[in-house]
Amino acid sequence: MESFEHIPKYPVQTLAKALDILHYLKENTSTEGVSISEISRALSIGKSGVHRTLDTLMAYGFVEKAGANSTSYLLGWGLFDAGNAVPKQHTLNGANYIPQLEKLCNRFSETVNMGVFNNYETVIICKIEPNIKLRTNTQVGEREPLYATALGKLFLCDFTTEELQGYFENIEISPFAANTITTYEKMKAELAKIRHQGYALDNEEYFDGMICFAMPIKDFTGKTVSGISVSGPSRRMTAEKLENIKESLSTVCAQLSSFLGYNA
Amino acid sequence: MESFEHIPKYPVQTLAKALDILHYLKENTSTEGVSISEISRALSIGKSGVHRTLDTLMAYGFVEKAGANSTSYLLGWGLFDAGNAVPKQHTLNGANYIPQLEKLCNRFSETVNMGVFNNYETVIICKIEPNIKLRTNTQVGEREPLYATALGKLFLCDFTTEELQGYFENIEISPFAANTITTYEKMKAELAKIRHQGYALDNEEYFDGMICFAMPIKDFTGKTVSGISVSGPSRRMTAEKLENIKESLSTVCAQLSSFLGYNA
DNA sequence: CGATTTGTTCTAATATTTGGAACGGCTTTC
DNA sequence: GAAAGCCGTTCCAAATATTAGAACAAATCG
Repeated sequence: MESFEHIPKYPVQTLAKALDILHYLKENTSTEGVSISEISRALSIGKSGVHRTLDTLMAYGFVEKAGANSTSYLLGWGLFDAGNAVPKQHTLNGANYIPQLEKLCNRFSETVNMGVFNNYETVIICKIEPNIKLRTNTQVGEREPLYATALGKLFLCDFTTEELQGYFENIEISPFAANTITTYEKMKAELAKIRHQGYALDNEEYFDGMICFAMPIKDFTGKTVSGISVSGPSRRMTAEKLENIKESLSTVCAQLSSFLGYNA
Repeated sequence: MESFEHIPKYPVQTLAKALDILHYLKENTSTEGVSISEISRALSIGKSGVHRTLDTLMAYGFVEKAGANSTSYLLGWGLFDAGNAVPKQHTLNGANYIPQLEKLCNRFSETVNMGVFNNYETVIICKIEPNIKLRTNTQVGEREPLYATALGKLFLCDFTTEELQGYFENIEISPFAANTITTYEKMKAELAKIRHQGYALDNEEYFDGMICFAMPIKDFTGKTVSGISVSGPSRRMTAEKLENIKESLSTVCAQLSSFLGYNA
């Protein structure tokens, strides 16, 4: 499974280290920042190297000192800035389709998500939330595993048998919720069903008590490049409601697919 | 003016080049991507180096090929992902204060922006828009010059005379709109006025026909770390409305400032 | 107050990046 | 239809930049 992830033939090791540091910083959730020594230990990079790398990243605003007199580092607003430029360069950029997504959200009073496939995960690129207290808690920019979500399973439908097998061999599987599909065999059957139905259902596979309905957006090659999902607590997601969601979603997804050159 | 921008003492040149490439890619606005040769020419980096760097960046999802068979590159969703992790690490993260900002937006039916100071520019970290056709067109993640906006002038208020002078010497000044302040002398007077008033007004200084009202959020050191602005077309921004905005904003900003430990 | 641990700086040894050249594929041009 | 040009990719040896480790002062901890 060579396409499982992109492995550069001639990696720039210095850059790779910097990106590892950036990734490590990203995992940090506090506002206190991370110290040079901690990074050095965690990634087995010499202190001086970490220091110089952070210094350079700081010059570009990709990291910042955690405070005026702090020696710890946080991700910087320059990175935020750069990240926000990404959607503008992609045809599927979410922001363009906010009206349609809002309409869906308003009609069903449930959270609407739009996600793209990237590096064998789903990246949420747009989210519209209803004004209801109880709601799903995904966030824009968040990554979700393919195997545990409705959107993700849509992307898995494009995998060949070998790719799917490779995926299950390389990924660490966690049972997020009651019905998470954790084996290759079960997923194979599930995907066959999804391909036949034309939609995917996450029936308490990612969050307990949460159901998510998703349909694919395909480009001119027929590849599923994105998808839209509607998710909510299972007691609100009745069979009738799901049927209505299916109708609405299929219209919107067909629209966007044809916009990308897809011929049904 | 040594603090004008951070210049690393021991730069990691390889990393700096990669970040330059990333920056160049960011400037691209099309969905077609940028070719290796173009980058090589624009930044005077050898083709092979650009190639290897992009390969490494691609492994981390920071860049992507523009299409299945394309040899051009775009910013990747991995960068989007990383960028969206930034606000979570900052106390001032906008997302936390959406309710307050929405209230402001609803009350005045104008765009509300929240921005932070970063690398001598303003970065918009949160934006709430009213459902009105005519509205300002800033975007989240966008950078704005300090000298031409209400939020920016708030940050300039913290500059010493030397720093302000250095700023005007190092920055390229463009007259964005009719009333853009383009000279050090005029800005000095303007800042004195702002410090006295406690708020900043952008009276058609950034976009013609647009007025923006902003107030500062300060941390425990008294430094202006962020600000909130309300902006709209000048004919809607009457004196009376501005007075009301001032009242509302001062309440919210005082709240957030005290949350950061500021004692008025 | 001593003992760690921190960030920072320096240096020499090393391993890395670098740019140029070469190759094949593709498009453009004559 | 041939040739010239430009593209991305690969390879190599020369040269440069990175590295690890030690040394230092400052801060933190017990």
